[in-house]
Amino acid sequence: MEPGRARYKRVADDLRAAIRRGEYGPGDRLPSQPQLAERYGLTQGMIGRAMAILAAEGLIRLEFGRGAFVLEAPRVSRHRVIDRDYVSQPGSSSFAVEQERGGHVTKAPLVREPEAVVPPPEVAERLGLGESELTLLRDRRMWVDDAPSQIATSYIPMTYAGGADLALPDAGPSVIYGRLAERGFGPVRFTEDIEVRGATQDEARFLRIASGEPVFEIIRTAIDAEGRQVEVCVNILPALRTRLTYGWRQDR
Amino acid sequence: MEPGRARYKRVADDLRAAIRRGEYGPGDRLPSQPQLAERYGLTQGMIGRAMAILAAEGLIRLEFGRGAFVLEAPRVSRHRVIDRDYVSQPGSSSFAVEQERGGHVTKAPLVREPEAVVPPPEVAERLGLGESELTLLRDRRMWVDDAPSQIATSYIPMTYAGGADLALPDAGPSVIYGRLAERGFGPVRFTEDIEVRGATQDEARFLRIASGEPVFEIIRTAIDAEGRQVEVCVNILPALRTRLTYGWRQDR
DNA sequence: TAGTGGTCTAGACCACTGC
DNA sequence: CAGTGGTCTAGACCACTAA
Repeated sequence: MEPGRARYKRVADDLRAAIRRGEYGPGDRLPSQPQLAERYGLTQGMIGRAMAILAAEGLIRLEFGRGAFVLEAPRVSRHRVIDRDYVSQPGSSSFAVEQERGGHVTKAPLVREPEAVVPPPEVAERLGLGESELTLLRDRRMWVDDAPSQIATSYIPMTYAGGADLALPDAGPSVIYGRLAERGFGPVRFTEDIEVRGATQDEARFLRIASGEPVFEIIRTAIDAEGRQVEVCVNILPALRTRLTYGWRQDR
Repeated sequence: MEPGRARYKRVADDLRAAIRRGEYGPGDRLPSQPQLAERYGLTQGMIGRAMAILAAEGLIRLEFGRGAFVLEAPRVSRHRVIDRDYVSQPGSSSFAVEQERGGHVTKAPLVREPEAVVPPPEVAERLGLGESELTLLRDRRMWVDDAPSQIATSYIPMTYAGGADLALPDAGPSVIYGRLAERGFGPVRFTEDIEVRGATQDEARFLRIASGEPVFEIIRTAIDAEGRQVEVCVNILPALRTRLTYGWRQDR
């Protein structure tokens, strides 16, 4: 073990290596904190700190009164197949479709009624809106097989949102995009910006992860044929349990 | 402050909110741990724990003997513009090109001479190789403006690697792909799988982040016109300091 | 040197689980 | 009930920074 490094960190390194070596497999229980305290010559508190590190990395789950368990961490995939040979319709690569292909059941109820709001700055900037310009907000919490999967918040400038029919409770992205297309604002170009940050308390509660655990914040901007930004959608997903996939062709 | 929650976590929540409110701006120094200990009625050790949480989330940087500073965290962008109107050559959307466009200087020296190795399982699987089949490994550590930016490890099955000219020290992806194309293995289809996990000690040392801090692990698979997987490249980037961008067209 | 963050102990108590 | 993880203290000492 590397000297000069804090002892509780070396314990974390040691346990991490043991898990990666397969010494403890998925689902296995690690020795209790008092046991490890004796083995490493540290107090229980310091062992607890070491295990908190591994929990933050998504390697183990600490269960109150039960023990520390190695996670199998089956990652949920989220695909964007960006290939004209594969997809022909804007909505067909959506999350729900991708998930249902694998026999999963999804639901995405609206958290509250769609309403007109001033969007946060990073959204307003992408929509090319000035301060205090309004957008139609659609806030959805999405589930797969009764497990929370992601938070999706969509912003559409009121100019393009028009009538109230975009405010339908069950409309997914494909429906929304279809409605926009009917009005001549059909999106044809997309940009996704992906960042990672710590989860807020609210996000953590819904996604059933620890507050501060890394989440993906994916901001998708939809642009129509005239170059107008017609929608921005912010997706929050648990980063340690998600695999994002992007595929594309690039002929000479 | 929410009751029932650990007090040091509530301190972290409180400070996080203050930073997000702008009460402490980028570059500002937070009060010292003894000062905060008195304010919140906790010991210095507990305040230190609270601050470690914020540091792990990438909100502040703890500097030994100096203090705790709010990070501006300018994210480095990494673009994949997947749009035939934008890119015409496979290599032109590469990381180095994208960075140099902004007046930045990049270098990507080989860590060691290219050599034949048995790839790790997640790579072998993507290449469709059996156990103990060999690949040419190219291991590079990349820099932008004298700051470490990413680790890139490329695997090419020996069948496609052929002669030793792929082992040139300075060859970037565009050169590599060009060589493959000359032999009839030019990649035309790409898949990128994106996951987030804690940094290993080795990765953390090079990227100058804390061990266990979240990193992107991006695995790109390059496929030629015949559907052969000709290369897999594993990229490691600091997730809290990086923005990934993907863009594409999707006409009806 | 004084002030900062970082580590560690010995011991305490709590809340939760499962027998 | 015993065993588990989680929190917290009071105090100590260390390593580093800046004046």
